[in-house]
Amino acid sequence: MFKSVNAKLDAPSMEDNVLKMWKKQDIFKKTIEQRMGKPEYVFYEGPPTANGRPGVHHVLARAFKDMFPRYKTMRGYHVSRRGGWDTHGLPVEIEVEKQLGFNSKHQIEEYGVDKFNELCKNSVFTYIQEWEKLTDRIGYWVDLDEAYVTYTNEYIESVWWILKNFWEKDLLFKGYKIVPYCPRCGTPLSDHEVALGYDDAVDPSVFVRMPLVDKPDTSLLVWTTTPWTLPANVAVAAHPEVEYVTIERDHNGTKEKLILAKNLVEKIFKDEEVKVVDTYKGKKLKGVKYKPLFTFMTVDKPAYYVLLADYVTTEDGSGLVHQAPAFGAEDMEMAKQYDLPILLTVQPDGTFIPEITPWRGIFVKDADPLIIKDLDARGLLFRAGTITHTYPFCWRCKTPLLYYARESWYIRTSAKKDRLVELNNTINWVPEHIKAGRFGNWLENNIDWSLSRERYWGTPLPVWECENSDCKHRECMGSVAELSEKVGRDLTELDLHRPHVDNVHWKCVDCGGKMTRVKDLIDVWFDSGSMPYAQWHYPFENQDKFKQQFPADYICEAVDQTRGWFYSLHAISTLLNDDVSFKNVICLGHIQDGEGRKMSKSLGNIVQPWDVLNVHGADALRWYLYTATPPGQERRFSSDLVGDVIRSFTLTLWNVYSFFITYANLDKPQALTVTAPTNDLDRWLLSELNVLVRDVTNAYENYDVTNATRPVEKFVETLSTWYVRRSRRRFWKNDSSADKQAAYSTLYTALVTVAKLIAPAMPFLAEELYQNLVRSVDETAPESVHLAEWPQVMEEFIDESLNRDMNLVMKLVSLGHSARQKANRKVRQPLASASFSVGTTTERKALMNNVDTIADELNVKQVRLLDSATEAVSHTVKPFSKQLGQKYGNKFPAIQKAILSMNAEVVASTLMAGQPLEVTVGDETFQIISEEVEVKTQAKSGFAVAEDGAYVAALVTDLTPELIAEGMAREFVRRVQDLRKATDLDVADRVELFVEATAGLRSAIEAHEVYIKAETLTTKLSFANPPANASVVEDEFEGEKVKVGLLKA
RNA sequence: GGGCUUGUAGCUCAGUUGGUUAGAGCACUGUGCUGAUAACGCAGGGGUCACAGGUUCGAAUCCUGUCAAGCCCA
Repeated sequence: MFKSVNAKLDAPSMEDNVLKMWKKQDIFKKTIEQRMGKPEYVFYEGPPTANGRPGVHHVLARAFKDMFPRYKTMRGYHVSRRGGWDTHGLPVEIEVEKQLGFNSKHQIEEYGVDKFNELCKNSVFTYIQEWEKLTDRIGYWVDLDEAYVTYTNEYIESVWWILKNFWEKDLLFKGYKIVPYCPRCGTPLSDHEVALGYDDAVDPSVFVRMPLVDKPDTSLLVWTTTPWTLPANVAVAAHPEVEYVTIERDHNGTKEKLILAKNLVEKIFKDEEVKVVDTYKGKKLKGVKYKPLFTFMTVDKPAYYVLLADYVTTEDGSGLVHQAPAFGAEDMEMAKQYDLPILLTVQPDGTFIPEITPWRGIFVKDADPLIIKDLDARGLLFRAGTITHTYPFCWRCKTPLLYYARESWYIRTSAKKDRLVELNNTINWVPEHIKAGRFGNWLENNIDWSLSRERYWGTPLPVWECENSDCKHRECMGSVAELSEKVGRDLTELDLHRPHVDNVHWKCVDCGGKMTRVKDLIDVWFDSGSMPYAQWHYPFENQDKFKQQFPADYICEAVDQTRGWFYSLHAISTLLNDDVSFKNVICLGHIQDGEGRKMSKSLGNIVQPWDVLNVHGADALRWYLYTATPPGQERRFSSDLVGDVIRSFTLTLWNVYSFFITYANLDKPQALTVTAPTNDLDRWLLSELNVLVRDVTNAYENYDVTNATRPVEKFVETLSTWYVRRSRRRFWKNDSSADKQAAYSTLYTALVTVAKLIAPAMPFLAEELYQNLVRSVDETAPESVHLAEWPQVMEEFIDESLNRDMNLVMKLVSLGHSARQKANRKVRQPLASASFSVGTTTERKALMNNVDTIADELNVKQVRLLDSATEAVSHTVKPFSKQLGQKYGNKFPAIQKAILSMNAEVVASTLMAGQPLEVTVGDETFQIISEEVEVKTQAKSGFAVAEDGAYVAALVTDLTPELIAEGMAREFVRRVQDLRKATDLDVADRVELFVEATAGLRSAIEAHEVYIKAETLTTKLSFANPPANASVVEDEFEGEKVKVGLLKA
């Protein structure tokens, strides 16, 4: 009836078979098709790039992505899960540059942008087969056949449409951006590239005087490590709250006054005696004018005064920061805020412009000493030295990077800041702190999105500009049709990438000049953030599809995407249609190695997913990722940690499953559905099972992965170590009683339900269990567990008090074992009685309802309550600090002391009689009730005792000859069972026994012959020398000797 | 420099609105049990709850500061 099950599980090969079955029966497609017309559950795949190999961190994200579509499918939703690939951008270009041995943009231009981009396009899917293979193997169901690809013309056209929309709303504009720039390579560097090139550098450390306009004998003392930026100086920044001083000192025989931060005086002047003539807050300096150091450039706006900025520190320098907006991001921000002029004194190749006459054409770093000399000659230099600090260099050519103002296109996201924040507040973030924290903060401090990139392989910015520098008329194209109309020919076949699109021109409507596309591409994050629209070529096609699939119910990526994809999705949908693009998001922490270090090539500690998959399988890997830590946390990862999952969870479940199959195939139980359970164990298990279904379902609904998985582990453990252990005999019984049927149907229900509950998390094991448990007996059942319905909570089965009672029973049994151990009485030796003390009346009842279970577990003849009336007991009392503390506050310590100083027996008897206890402290009297004091009962003597809190187990350990004989019979059974096992008999095989034993043991065996024969499935037991062909064991215990021979009957 | 997160046993993690004796699993040791089990039960060792202050009758928990780690930004 059921397929027989190997008790040993080979997870990888089991999973392989499941994969084959899914493929053969096209299950994934069916999970989508069979839910057609059902409510839509929308999942967006954040597109990965396939020009690199997938690693463990991709498995992490994909495992979490996979869970909810599977869950929602089982809940009856239609979940199409379209894959996607991110195909543009610098990483692709860099790979191609490496291939070609290039290290600069010049080389690309010389080589030909068309050929270069062709190579980029071809390299985009270098590793797609590895991606597909891994995706398949880990059971991530995503539609890769229909995946959207960001480099297609359709995708780009949708992106253009969005940009045009922004253009029309005046949200797309041109401005300056400070970028880390390599003057040799002639290109700005990405943050990632900058991070590659930090190194120690020795730079000038220069203090200069900037004399005040109104008081020429007083100067601002200003510090810089980049003297070459001084000709571009337009202002000086002071911190509003920092204390500044004016000091007086001797200088070449005269007195001079200098202004600087108070707590830097000592550092700068060291032993020199200076006189502080004034002290004030930085904000007093606001607007103070100074004479410019250089006047090469004319300024068209107010400049050369002190402004206030919070980022000024007094760690280094003088507390007065020189502002050159063209060469510092913070400076540029201040320039925007104060409307300062921006002096571009340096050319893209890193040399001074002609206007800087003394140093024209000189590389700025080489000009540093010359500038210092010039300042010194004019008496403006206060001090020049050097400083060693970390500074970024170009990772390709080691040239020191300049921070440099470049023209750049922006999206005016700051205009919609409030809306970005408001809409974010409607999104469910997991973990929750990201919403107001990392992401919310980022939105609160929103700055305009720097959109353009001076590169080759990406979505071109669809803005055309008149080449006539007096005209500069600009137009933004929102579709291919619009562009075609402009030029008067059909451009449908045009490749929208560079350089082809750059060759499209038309006549300027204003001046008749030539309209040419600006050279920039757009940020790849704009590509991926456009996917809700662009994946459908919206609005040019699929308007209904878009409406149906927007916004996403669920997305999931790692935490580094807060500023990446999460932001680009959110910003674009907010600006475009004033809506969120996702409702729920899980934000994953990063993966570290087994020691908690981050995985990196240089450390050589990268774990390859295949190494884990081939050994432990995908389910164990997935389960580990779900259960190890909450999703937002970093998680340690190693093959061994995944292996623990197999041992602690998978095998436990598998063994219960194989136990069920083994006996069910022997017994062929009639019905497998549960109706109204009568057996307490069954009732309890079904109660726990439905609590589990309830809790796991709630967790899934709340995107709480940890609580959707961990409780299943706990349940399976209890199922194995309590339910099955306690029920074993019910399965062994040689009949087909109703009780046995009930045991089968209960265990069956538990296993099938667990299979469904783990289906989203462990899709393979769930399928394996389901196919055998369900499909092999019911051909009408859904073809796959992933097509099955999610289990319903059957509230009528939930009985919380029953669950509490069983917990108590386990607790008392545990105490009983503990007492046994203390008395050094092994469990095979029956004892006369176990007595217990429990806390409440309900618990007393629960104990009495379960005396049989407890007696059996502890191997005692009698189970009862310790009774103060009949037993020799004593009591101790312990005031509950929580109750008393909350009630009496700071009087609690005195009350506690008073209670403890009273006679414990008196206190106990008063409280147990339900009387309030009168406690006097000083001249106050308090009425203490029984709920406020724990009363512990203890056995005085004649018992082996174990206790925990209010719970006490006391065993009578005296042995009678009858008890000893029974113990010996059990010892004997144990030997026979071992022999059966060693002889490799089947569980149901009958045997014949031949026994030689010393007198005491022999009489014990004779006395318990019926029991022994039943336990060991013995048809005939004779006291005789075993025949030659029998399996034989000899042993000695309790001073008796035995020789047993066994033959299969 | 700023923001966010984390810090509890050798390891992986729990720890409810503050309650006096801080838990579980793994690993280790001892012992017991077992015809589903690669298991399981009981016991033991192992903790200045990162550190320092503060609030409180009482702090792993609340507040302030410090340190360390990770991520993002500058």
